[in-house]
Amino acid sequence: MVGALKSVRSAKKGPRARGVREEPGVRRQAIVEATMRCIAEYGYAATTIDRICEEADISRGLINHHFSSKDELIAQTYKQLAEDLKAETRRAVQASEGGAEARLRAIVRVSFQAPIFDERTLAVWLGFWSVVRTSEVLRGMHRELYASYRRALAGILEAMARERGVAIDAPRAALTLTALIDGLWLEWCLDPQAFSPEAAEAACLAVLEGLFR
Amino acid sequence: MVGALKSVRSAKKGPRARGVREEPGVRRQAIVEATMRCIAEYGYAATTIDRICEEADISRGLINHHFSSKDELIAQTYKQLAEDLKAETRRAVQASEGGAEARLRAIVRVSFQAPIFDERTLAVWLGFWSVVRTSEVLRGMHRELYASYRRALAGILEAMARERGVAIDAPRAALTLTALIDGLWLEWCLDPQAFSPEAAEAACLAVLEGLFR
DNA sequence: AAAATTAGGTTGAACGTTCATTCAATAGCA
DNA sequence: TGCTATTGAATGAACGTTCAACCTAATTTT
Repeated sequence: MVGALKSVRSAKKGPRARGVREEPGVRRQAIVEATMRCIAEYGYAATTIDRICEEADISRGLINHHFSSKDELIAQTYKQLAEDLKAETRRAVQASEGGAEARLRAIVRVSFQAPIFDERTLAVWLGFWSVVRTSEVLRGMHRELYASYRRALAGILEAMARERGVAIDAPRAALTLTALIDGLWLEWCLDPQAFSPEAAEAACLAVLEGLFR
Repeated sequence: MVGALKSVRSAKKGPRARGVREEPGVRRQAIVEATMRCIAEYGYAATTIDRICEEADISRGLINHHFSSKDELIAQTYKQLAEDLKAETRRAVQASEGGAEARLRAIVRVSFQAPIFDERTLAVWLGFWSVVRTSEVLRGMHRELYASYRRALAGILEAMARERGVAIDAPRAALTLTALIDGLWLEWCLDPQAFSPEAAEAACLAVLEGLFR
């Protein structure tokens, strides 16, 4: 869950439990979430194994017990965040009532509201962008994610055009919307005082409206 | 110059000249450009002092003679690239003939043409984004750059609105355009096969047109 | 004009630190 | 008695930085 990013630094220190059986995968999940918090807090470059261990309150050796390497942990973390964002968006779409236009408006709304439109969440997402270019694995996941996102968006845009009885270039419109959202995420993350979430959403909705005229 | 990024790996190896007097600052410039090439080629994380030295064909110690630290070198490199992008855009605007609309179209055009819209150039720019969040110095430069860019854009948008005799929300329109351009840079850089430069420019021009209706 | 001196660019080995990874040892659960 | 989770010290590689020594051009002295 993206919400788990909300800085829940564990307070209790001291000796840790050894050999305690937990639900399978919960430790993995905890490590992944600690990794996200580290990237959000210190940036990607300063996200070391030591820091992740401290954040997750585990010993150094445990990470390589649950993950074959740091690269794999990073890849899993990216995958998790991508799935979180996708799930959050899907949830918003399914909760919307009305036609294609309502679904599109729901997508725009969820993109500029917590937990997605949150400085820490976007910082992690942004931190991964520069790594996507150099990591084979991450690049593959990224392309698949964005391709499917644009495809889904184009489908809804096409449906909205039918609703309104106008013709649009759906692929181009989908490209426009994804780029605009990414750009607003980026710029707000790098300077949250430059504009408000409301302004970002309004700008996005204005462009959406402009696409159908 | 941004164009210097075009991978001009020096071929000649062997012993290097010692103590040769050169124009002041040319070595600094060469190191900065080598840094850009490294970020473009290997990514920000893999841009080490050793690699920069190899790329610039100098010894390891020389960097700390021209720059007080790696951080300063990185900051200088960011500054250089930011100035290059700004200068390239300004050039395009000044070369344009006509009114505010022509100037805006020139800005859009130059944003999606070489040397700016180039995989290596954008990779460096993208590589810096995640660092901007964690470096005090870079963050300051970034905010100043984007604030002035949006301000200038809003001015031209206002002028174009006057030309057409319509009223627009110029600050919001400027925010929209910068975010859209950044988003298209980002997405094309991470997946150049997702869409063509022409499609990106067309999408941007369509949004520009939509802002005035 | 020749020689000596100064100044600053350049080198590469050395240093201390930090990093990811490995592994023998340990603890609890089945 | 296994089996798996967990620890923490050890390892070696890679990192940024420092520094004494070197080299050449420019400047000053003789």
